Amino acid sequence: MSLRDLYGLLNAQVEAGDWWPADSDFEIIVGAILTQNTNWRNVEMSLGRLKEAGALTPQALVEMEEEGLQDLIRSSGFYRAKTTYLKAMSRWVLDQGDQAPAMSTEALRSSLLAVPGIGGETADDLLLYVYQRPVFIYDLYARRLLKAAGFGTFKTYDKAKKAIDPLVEKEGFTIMELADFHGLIVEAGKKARAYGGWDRAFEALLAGRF
DNA sequence: GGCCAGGTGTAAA
DNA sequence: TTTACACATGGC
Repeated sequence: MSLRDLYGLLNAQVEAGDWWPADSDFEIIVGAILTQNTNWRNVEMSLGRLKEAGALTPQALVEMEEEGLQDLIRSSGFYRAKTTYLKAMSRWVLDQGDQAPAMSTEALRSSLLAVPGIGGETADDLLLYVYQRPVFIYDLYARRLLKAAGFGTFKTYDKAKKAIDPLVEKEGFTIMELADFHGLIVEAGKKARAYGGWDRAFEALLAGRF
């Protein structure tokens, strides 16, 4: 089983739809932070309130009172921590965002990781969906799927990345495929619960009856 | 009513 | 370097 086999199975049996819909890059950035360990439904409510308030720009977020921002994103949970993260990331966008397109993927990833609240997965979300870099996203769903498919057991994001990135490169995935792949995995992950876990879900996937 | 969602940071072992 | 824990809301 190759990663491309896995991609083919998902592509044939999962409806990804319009993955990560957003009106702007900054909306993707805000959504990526708000969705950390949080249901997307809760994030949509926050994004809606931010839009209503005209606050979906880095300038607005750095200038806003902490309490005001906390209130707008309350539905996404961890709202005090995420307020700090959003302000830090907004500051980064204002200070360094212009340089991002010219940076190497490695340098850009390091720069993002230095922002409080941006860990491996969020950095890769942004690399892929905002900065158009070819990266595979090893979120919890992806790691469970990779385990069920026999690629190995990875406790952390970085261990999965270190082990699987060489395969991603070797199999030559395009940016669009990787963006699609992540969406398919997350959609499949939501559905996997109905199967009682990824092992059973993967069986169905293999059998073509997912 | 318990579980968990499109993780990250910090501090102890 | 690994593990444990805090962070918090809302839907099923």
